[in-house]
Amino acid sequence: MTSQDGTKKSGKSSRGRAAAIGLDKKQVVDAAIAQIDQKGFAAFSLRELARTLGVSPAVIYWHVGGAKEDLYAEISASLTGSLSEGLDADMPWDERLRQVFRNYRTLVFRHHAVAPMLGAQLKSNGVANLDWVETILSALHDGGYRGDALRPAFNVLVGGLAGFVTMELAPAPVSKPGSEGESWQELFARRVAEIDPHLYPLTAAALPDITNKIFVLRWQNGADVPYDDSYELLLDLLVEGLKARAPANPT
Amino acid sequence: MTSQDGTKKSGKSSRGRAAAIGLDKKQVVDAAIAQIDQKGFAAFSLRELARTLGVSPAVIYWHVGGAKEDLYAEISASLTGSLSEGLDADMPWDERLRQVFRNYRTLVFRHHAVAPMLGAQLKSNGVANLDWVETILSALHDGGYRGDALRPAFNVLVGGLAGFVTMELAPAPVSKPGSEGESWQELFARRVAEIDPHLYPLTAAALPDITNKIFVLRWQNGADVPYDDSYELLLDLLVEGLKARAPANPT
DNA sequence: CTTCTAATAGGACGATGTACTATAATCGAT
DNA sequence: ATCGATTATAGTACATCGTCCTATTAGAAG
Repeated sequence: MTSQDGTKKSGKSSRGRAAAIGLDKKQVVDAAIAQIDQKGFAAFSLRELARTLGVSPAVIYWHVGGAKEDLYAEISASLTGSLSEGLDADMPWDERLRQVFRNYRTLVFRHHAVAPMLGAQLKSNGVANLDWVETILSALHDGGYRGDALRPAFNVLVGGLAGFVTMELAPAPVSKPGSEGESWQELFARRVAEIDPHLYPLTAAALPDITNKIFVLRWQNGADVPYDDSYELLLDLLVEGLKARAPANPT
Repeated sequence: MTSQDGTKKSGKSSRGRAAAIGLDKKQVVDAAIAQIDQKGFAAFSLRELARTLGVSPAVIYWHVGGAKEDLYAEISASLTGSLSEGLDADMPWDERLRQVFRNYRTLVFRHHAVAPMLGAQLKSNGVANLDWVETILSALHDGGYRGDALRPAFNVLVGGLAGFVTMELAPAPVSKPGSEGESWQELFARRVAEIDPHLYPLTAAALPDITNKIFVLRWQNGADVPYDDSYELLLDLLVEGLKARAPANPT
């Protein structure tokens, strides 16, 4: 009577014959990711997803738990599931941290349209990401962080780096199709170029180096203008900083 | 015929008599902020805002440029306008940086429901934030950062710190009012408590220190469980790191 | 073949963003 | 003081959306 639970009870024994008719939860989630990749997160709609799948909207409610937010949680879980793959446990802990967070950014960039969801939405099923958490905690542990010192170190890394990526990929406004004069991008670019050197001398002087290349003065996001070296600098500052302040220096 | 432009042409001369009838753009924006503060960002709607103001929905379209996104830009501008206030230019540059970004977090926390908009939305009018940009660039300049070195330093600070706050305040899912068994918070808390020590030894061991206190394993956001010390550590790591790597050490 | 359950269709409801047109209020100039 | 132009507002209409409810079909089990 009610909808399908989170834990699929079939699945294990009679694979390939259990869900016989049509859709699978995985198919729904994958189609949703594809749709967001293509049309953008803001334009994503359950009904259009159903239309694409050639299916009634109610089907999505059946396969995914209850609502749109649950779909988001599934998407988030599906994407962040493979975050700790290809990690060599023999590497030094700081190098492991670097690799994990490089993986994170690479992964999010591969589906950059879902970035606002990953960063600005708390809900997740809290299971798929455990590999990730364990990996980070393990690296910090090897770096000498124990007990109550783990918490701020972990938060600094995840909050700072994942937050950076979230901001880097913040979506630009949708350009109105048949608008009149300027697009928003053009107007913004013009305003930046016209910054008054009297009021903002340093900003004006630095314009050639920063226009459309720093966070506040840009009209394109990281999908078009990635901040590779800035992210690398941030990563380096955090890892080296944590290394220098490690509570107990192991050997 | 068309809507009101961004630059109000009245305003200057006949203050207090110019916009005679009723609403002002400022009033609309302030009411929107109040509404978001109260009901949350996800539940914000133009129509309800109009209802609250006792006014037709079209009025909002008239006062604010064209659409919802323009309202967001106005809100963002209104909030971040006072970001560089109370800054003592005589302080050392690193201390100035600290203060600016402490201000940022304090400000966003004061209207924590708008955080997803500030972090995950690119559009802004690009004028109100110039004070902020100039302040940061100026501090970095005093720290020896010039030319092309300004860009990554600026991005590290803004992306890392503002991104942190964005993630810290990521909204939790709306709790269904008359739901059946558990709320999502309860269910998530239970799942975290039941983490398998065999699969995730470090995570399980650290649970007392990290449950609901680190980014992935929490069911409340920063409005309920703030990450003060983690933010302070991040700020310290970045500022000290930038200080140590300053291209040209002044004095 | 019958029966039970998993999956799906279809439609209804209220709400939303946005646009269009008409009307009221106000101001500036004569 | 009246008149036109401009500013501000109301009212309404449209397509779409998320969600829920009820019926109906497809498949598996007996």
